[in-house]
Amino acid sequence: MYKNSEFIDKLRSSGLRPTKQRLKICQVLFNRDKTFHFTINDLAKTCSNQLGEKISLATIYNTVHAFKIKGYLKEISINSDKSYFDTNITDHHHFFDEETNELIDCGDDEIEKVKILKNITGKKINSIEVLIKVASDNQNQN
Amino acid sequence: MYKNSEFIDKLRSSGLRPTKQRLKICQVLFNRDKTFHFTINDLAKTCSNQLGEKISLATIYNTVHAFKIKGYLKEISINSDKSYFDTNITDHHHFFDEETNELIDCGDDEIEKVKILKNITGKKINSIEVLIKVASDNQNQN
DNA sequence: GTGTGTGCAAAAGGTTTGCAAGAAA
DNA sequence: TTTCTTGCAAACCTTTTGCACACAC
Repeated sequence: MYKNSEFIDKLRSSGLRPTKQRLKICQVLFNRDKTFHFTINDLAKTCSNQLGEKISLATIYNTVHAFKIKGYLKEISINSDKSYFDTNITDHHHFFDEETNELIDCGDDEIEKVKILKNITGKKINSIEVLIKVASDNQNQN
Repeated sequence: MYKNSEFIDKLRSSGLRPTKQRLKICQVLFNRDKTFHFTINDLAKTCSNQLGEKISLATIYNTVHAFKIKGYLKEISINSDKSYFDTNITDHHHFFDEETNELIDCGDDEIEKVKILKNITGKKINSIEVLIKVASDNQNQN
């Protein structure tokens, strides 16, 4: 359970003014036990419901983008439908349920560390992401 | 070097009528030595250039979607900007150059097989995709 | 001739942007 | 008072859809 003052500090230290909207977004994102996987729409709805008034989509996009740059959020590559974000910023991978569109964090117990044998690009590796897509046995894939 | 008659057979055997547009798309996609990574726009431009006349975007989307279902193409999850496709339909992974937006196939020599230790979802694993994002050392990330 | 495919234009998502009004410093 | 932030609406881009016409069989 975080206090608002902690979020105010967090925002200030990132050079972001602690506005009512940003504080609400902080609470929704970070004031929880488990990792939160969300789309922009999920976040907008949750914020607006809890706040009792709408936070503009522009503000949500703006804030999420800022949080991503500051390293408070990770963006996850799943498909081109929409962007998914994750409040778990540690190195980890994901299961993606193609039937429910649900995203599940994958811990060290579930997947062996990925070993790159040769980096043919000659450039620095910024990230290694593994996405494991799952569905029921008898799903009609397309 | 494929002949048009081979593409005609390929299309027919998939229940797709061999139209002028689809044959051109086949040539652009499959009449090459190396794997082709592309977006819908890339494909539309290349086809139109080679054909000397425009193929409608609707037709390109339509055909790419059909080819994906038939298993002639794979879709790759990179980000939500746009969809990327791959003519290499074997199991393999990718390097993605964040500076040039270039996608590079990753062979068995470059990455060790990914081991799933525990499938906590209880569902069937449809695919395991690894995406290795790279950029120059001194790149300004955001 | 029948059924499928094409292409246009319109519509539909998700995301970004410009700008005026409002809030924080 | 200066600067940053918000929110609306419009713009943008990718993708999908409806429908009339054209083509494959």
